[in-house]
Amino acid sequence: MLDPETAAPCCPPLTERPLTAEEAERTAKMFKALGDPVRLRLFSLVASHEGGEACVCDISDVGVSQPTVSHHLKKLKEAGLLASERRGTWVYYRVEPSVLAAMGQTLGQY
Amino acid sequence: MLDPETAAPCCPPLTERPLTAEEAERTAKMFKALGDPVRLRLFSLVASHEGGEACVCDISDVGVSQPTVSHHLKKLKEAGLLASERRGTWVYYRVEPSVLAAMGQTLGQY
DNA sequence: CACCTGATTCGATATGTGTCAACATAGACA
DNA sequence: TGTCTATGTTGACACATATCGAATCAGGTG
Repeated sequence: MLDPETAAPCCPPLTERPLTAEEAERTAKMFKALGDPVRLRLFSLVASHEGGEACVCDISDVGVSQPTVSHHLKKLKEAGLLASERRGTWVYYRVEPSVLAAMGQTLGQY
Repeated sequence: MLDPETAAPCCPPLTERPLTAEEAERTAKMFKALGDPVRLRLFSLVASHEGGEACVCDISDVGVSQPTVSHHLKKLKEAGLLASERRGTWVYYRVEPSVLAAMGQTLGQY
């Protein structure tokens, strides 16, 4: 999980000035989380799912075992990209809204 | 190096529909390339350098050895994020312009 | 309670990756 | 040609990570 204090307004556009070591460390975590094909598909499945959230059962069909899916979802949570909530039998994941904006800003688009 | 045919118009926004396995494979490569702090700093150093390009000598001060810098620059080239050109003694790197736009589009911003 | 299903954690393994020292290559210049 | 400087490549190593099967946990339901 990312500290909410440090998560929200991270870093300037890559084209504005060189990133400091600390900024690079933080920003790289987000890109790294999306740098795996399975995680990218899982993230896309959640992000594009109706209602903005999906339970694990909805998105488990990406060609790897269920423990592996769980492992990747955990990584996405630790990177601050997804949030999860258990409601009864199922666990629902949704996209952490501020993150896409932060990454977009890092890429220099507003 | 990325095939120019497949590099330019890659993938739809992550929020539009689930990525296919092939789309995820291609897109993940770009994110993965920026998923290392050293590479992110190198990329930012090039992207923010005056004239849009920088020679290796300008950006080598990121706390790792020169071979390691060379290794990371190669990775960024293979991911299609940077292009290089030798002019006399020095090798200049510049940002591949279409890439930031492609990644921005993937994040759902236009 | 027992049982079933969904989801996570654990343990093990194979593969990938970041790093450096040593070496190789490419231009510039004398 | 030889030498100096700037980059790139190789080989080796430690560490991280993606993956799976098995075990475990959490919530229903009977």
